[in-house]
Amino acid sequence: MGYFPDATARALKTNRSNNLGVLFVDQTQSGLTHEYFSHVLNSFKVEAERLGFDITFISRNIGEFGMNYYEHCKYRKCDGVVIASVDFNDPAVIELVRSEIPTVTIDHVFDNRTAILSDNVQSMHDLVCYLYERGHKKIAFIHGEETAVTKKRLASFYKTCEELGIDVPDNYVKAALFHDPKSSALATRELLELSDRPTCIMYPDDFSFIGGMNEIEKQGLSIPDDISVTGYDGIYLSQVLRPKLTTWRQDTEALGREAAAKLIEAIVSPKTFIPRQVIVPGRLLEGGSVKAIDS
Amino acid sequence: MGYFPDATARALKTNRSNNLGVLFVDQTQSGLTHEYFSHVLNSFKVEAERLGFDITFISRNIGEFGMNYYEHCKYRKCDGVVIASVDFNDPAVIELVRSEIPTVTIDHVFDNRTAILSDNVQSMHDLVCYLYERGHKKIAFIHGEETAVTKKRLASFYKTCEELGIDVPDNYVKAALFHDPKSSALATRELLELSDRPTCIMYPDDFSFIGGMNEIEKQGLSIPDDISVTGYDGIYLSQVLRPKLTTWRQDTEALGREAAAKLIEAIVSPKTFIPRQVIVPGRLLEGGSVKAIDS
DNA sequence: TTGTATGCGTTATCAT
DNA sequence: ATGATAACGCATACAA
Repeated sequence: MGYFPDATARALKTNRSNNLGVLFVDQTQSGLTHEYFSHVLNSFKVEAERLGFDITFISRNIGEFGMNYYEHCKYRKCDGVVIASVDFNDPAVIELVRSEIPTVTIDHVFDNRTAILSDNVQSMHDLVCYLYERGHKKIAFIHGEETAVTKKRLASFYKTCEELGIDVPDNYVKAALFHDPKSSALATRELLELSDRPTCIMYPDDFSFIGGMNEIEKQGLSIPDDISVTGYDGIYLSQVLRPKLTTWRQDTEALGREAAAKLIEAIVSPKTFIPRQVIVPGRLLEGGSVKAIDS
Repeated sequence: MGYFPDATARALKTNRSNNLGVLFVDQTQSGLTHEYFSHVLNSFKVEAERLGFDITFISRNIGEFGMNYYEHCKYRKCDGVVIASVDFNDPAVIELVRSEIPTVTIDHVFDNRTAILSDNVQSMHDLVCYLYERGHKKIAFIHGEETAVTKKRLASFYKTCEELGIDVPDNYVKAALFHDPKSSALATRELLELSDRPTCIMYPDDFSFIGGMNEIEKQGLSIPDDISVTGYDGIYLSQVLRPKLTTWRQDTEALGREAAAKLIEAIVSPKTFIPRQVIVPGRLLEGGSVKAIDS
């Protein structure tokens, strides 16, 4: 054809924009600076572009009109949206997921919608078993906010401990926030002040662990001689610390790629597409932050 | 008005999309996972959204048609484009910059176009002076690839050394790559093998320094007792290492915000807008990676 | 097969 | 002022 394509005119005509929305917002407006999510997003972007789709960020209150997420997607005629790192209880998010726009969520399952999930059950099982094999029976767990991810990890933590005959006192389980070193520092202090101190602390993620690390150092303790620790995510940072952090590597590349592939499949084959949940395996990354102890 | 706005129809009619293009590509397809740039981009995104603009990623080869950057922008009717972390010698980039589409570049200046620049001259001056004050006179510099940024840093490095009466042997200056621990590791090894070894090594960025750190450890040397080091960027990682890395903090928040503000100003006020270069100051972040030595 | 007219949703223009 | 209408660029449906 002898003309230069114009996406707006084409979208107007066909009702297809070849544009995917990306809803990546966390509380602190730092979605993109979150290493785990920026890796997932990068992978999503690469795969989407390979399949001929552009990417637009979705947010609320764009310009003159105050729009919610769903309206913003309609405004931009997004063919589909990937949702991650948001408050999944937000009514605006739920409205979007329940709408006619295809969505894929990451790390959260909505009824009968497609979700890409990191294996939060297997991960906690493997980590706890790893600790148990090294003689740890007093294991504390600092978890993130009450999300679906946290619920799965907590359940898997308790279940695995039970299977191994490990007793978990209530005060060994502390609530903190994901990606927030401060709250993990606080929880760490409380754990260290216990009369019957744990021999190992599991953190909600590698980034949060930094808060715990600082607290542990401040108390004059050393890792792993005085206390063992594990992280979660396997971000670059975790492998650069000394000692290296023993953690769980989430396959961010696969998470993003799968999300893009499934979303686009839902868009181009709406009739044959079956919503499903894809579980992406990860693997334990052994560092030097867990000491083998005599039991 | 009684209808729901449709961006495609509006853009078709007005030739304004309220959409900004983002061209962020590095060699390794890892634009978003680059901590420095992901922070700049996040800040850009926040400011753009505040001013009512959406963001779309620009890349080549979208879908069926093979488009270059300029064509992709036209295809999406981007009102303007921010360009960073690319090969600024790429003809496709130059074509875009020379086009009628308003652009803002980060860390590179094109003739008579707007650019947002981190202060690469001041930074090297301050870092070298800091080292000099601590007795260092044998300072090696591992620099990134031959970009405008590198040229400025190199010139400032040589100039400051000259002013301070520091002699810089040619083999104290090594070429490596930005954001690439491997090449910095190699350069580090070469420096450590010199008969007249430097007392301090300056790295192209904090991330690359990790490669150097591993090499230094491998040789059984310790930082800062056996050798001092400085980084560049001031990413989170640098402040979590032990010892903390002495580095230069680039104000990513301001860089992104300024880029969005200037780009949007160029779009909404094309008649009164004057292209200019904005220099964003940074600051030295003192860590513990530089030892004071007797001279 | 090749060509031509219609309409997608919006805004701008023009007539009232 | 207010309201009807054409045009933006493309795809599609229909006519030749």
